[in-house]
Amino acid sequence: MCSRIEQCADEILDVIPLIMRSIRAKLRSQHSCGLSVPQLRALSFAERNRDAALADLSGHLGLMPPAASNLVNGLVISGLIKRTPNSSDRRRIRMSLTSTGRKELKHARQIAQKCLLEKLAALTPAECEQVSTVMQKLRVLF
Amino acid sequence: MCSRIEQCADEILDVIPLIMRSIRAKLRSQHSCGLSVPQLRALSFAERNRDAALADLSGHLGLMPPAASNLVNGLVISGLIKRTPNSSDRRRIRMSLTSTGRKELKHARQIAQKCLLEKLAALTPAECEQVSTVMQKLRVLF
DNA sequence: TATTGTTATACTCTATAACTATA
DNA sequence: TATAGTTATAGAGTATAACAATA
Repeated sequence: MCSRIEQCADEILDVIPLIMRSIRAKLRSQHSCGLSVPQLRALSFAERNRDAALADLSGHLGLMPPAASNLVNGLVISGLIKRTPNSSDRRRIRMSLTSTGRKELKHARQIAQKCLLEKLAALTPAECEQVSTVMQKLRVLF
Repeated sequence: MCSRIEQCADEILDVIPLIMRSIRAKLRSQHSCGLSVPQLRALSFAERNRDAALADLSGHLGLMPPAASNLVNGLVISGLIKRTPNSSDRRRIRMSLTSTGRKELKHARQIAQKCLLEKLAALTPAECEQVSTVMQKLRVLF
């Protein structure tokens, strides 16, 4: 019997969707920014990984290729991402942010951050540090 | 300048979707269990709150009433929830789990928990405790 | 033939707006 | 008139399966 770890699992199952919802709602409520969480993450990835291929994004986001393709397609249509064939292997694509994309990404990040900061402001610096530590550990696990 | 708290926000924005995806994928991959995360949460809520009204669920999940209504409707169609009008105020509904619903809930919970346990197994008891503490704090904030 | 990505199809999740039934 | 819930509509997120283009 290992109740601590099971309790921990239950708590994660309870709390994670709550936080997701909060972030999503905030992104949507700011009408100047129409980005969803996956879109925000895709832009973030494209910014950090110059001329990334679709498979890279797909792997990073944990999506099946068609889902990633749709996601990118939406961003291309919105003018936030440029998608060009890779000249050395024309099966691959290369994604890069447009200048609008960069602006929108920055804006969306600020909104998401603001939402989180409002909540986290209630924490003491030590608690905040603890949250940070835990997030880093969880990132490694997932 | 408050970089610790901002870093913390960034980490949350990065890690929370990862965990969500992991749970979702696990629930979907087990073909014996067709529940989504919101469905699992709705069943959980209905189990804990006998004869709950739609507005209660809606509030708990942070959904608009139509979204909650659809969610419940799907569960009723799947035979997991019973939805009856409240006799004292016929505008309200009363939701309760069917016996199938109880079984499915238990099963889905086990699957989700198993997914998390596999990951959390890499943590020491102290780390696990720390994760637990942080989740409890975040639950209060969100 | 194997790989990269897209299209086709089908769900669920979620919102807003308009509606129905009851109080 | 106000409240509880549903229906209508729409768009995003996600999957699997089938396909096209390139290597």
